[in-house]
Amino acid sequence: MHAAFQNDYNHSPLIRKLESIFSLTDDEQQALMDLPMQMAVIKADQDIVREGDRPSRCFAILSGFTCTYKLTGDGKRQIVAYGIAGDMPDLQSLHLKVLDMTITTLTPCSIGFVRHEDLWDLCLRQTRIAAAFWRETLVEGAAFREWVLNVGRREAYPRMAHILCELLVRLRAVGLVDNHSCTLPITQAEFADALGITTVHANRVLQQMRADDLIELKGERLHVPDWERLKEAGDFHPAYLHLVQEWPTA
Amino acid sequence: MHAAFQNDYNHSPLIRKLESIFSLTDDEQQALMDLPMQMAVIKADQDIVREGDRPSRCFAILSGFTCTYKLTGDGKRQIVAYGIAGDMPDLQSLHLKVLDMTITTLTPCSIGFVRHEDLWDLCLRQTRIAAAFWRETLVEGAAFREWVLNVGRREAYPRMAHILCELLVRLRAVGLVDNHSCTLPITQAEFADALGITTVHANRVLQQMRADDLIELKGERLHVPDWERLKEAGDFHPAYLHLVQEWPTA
DNA sequence: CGTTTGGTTGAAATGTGTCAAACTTTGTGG
DNA sequence: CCACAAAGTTTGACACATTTCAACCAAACG
Repeated sequence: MHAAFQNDYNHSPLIRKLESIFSLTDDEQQALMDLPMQMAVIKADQDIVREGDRPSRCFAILSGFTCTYKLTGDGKRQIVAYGIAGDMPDLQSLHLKVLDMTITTLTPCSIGFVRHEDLWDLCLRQTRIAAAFWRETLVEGAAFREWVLNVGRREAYPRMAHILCELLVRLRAVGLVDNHSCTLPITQAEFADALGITTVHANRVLQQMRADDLIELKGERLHVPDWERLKEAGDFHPAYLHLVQEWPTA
Repeated sequence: MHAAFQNDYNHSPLIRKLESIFSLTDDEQQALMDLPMQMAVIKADQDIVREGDRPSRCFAILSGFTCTYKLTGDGKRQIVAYGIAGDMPDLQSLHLKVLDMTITTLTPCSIGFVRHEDLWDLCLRQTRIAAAFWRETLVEGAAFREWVLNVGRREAYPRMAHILCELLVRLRAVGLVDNHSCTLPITQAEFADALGITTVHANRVLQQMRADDLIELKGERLHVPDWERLKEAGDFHPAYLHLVQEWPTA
């Protein structure tokens, strides 16, 4: 495998993401391809960046799952976002010097690091790409708002259903869902931390959802027999994800 | 009062906000002053923009309080942010066509509307201002993350203390706090909706906080006799607000 | 094949919700 | 400026969702 193809392959999750917003010109595509990116493979359960860090670079997730979390003073963890292929969960560090959250790998991840200076350079040269990056951080923000609602105003059961819906829609958008099934390498403890409940309760809710034939979840494999029912159970309306194309009803 | 002064007065909360991040050049100041802004005074309890809207303009809060909220399918409300002077709570509409939240006035507000086209124009001409706006939306996002943590992992009492701390620090940053006191025109029901609890419980928590001499709260007036104790009760660390200057310890 | 990690279970404790009523303050029109 | 309505706050008793703690089981793994 020669360098050019390698390069193309590694930048593709980013390019695919931006393409889903608007069509890139040849110029823009080239600018993205030329963006210096340092590749790394990171094992599971490793912090990529930590709260308090002052990063000099951002990263894109090329494959694998991450989570972004914060801790209370007494050590309780709240996951505030999951990261999947194509995401740039710390894009904010381009503007905010000190990180206010920690990002960890949930699975082995392939990561592309981009230096801030190179990213700034790209943004100044390619205004539409800068706008697209800005937009990305806004979509992230919209998801945070929905999570506040989810954690604040929904009971554990619909809360779990909602987060499963979000994951499915986002995974589908990057081609990681087949026939309403996907790989979900997230433990019950990790779900609990995302929902603001205990592991025990997360377990009970999942069992109930299985009993209700809402999901089939075994190990890392999730299958959704009836998408409409799951959406309804989770009070899920994907508008907040600001995807161009929604999940097809058929 | 002639037009120029009027103009100056109305733009000043915005300019002050940007100045708190970096010093504006004369050119940048002028560009901001020239930004066409349509002023409006809006009564209390009026929606400024609604979920589902496709705004053609953004707005800045020049004075007054707003809240941003979302509803569940069965009508439960979750406030996800408060807006105060200098904030631009729907800046995101510049990039995201359909609004995913509603913004309401809590008090009479004076609002400055700016058309998207004029804002785009400004951003393309003044790159540093565009960056500052982008940064603003990122700080907002950081606050959402903290709210997820607050609602997900803190009990009602520290949760309330935390939100009071946030409001105090932000109000102080725009000069609305005197001697650890401020006007807080937020009802207990509105606090409840921001904390994900019921009005009854919000009331009980506030009473407990008064009994603990953590706050003096009567009508719209809040006084904090011991800032350090309140911060500790709320597990509050203002780093996530990404202000340049923090609350002085003295 | 033992050890670790993740999942499951039960019983008791508790934070918060619910409901319904009364009280207080604020605003307003007569 | 009073009277009344509306909005906001406070109270009590009870219900319930979720936590806590502690143990056990199952699967993954070196």
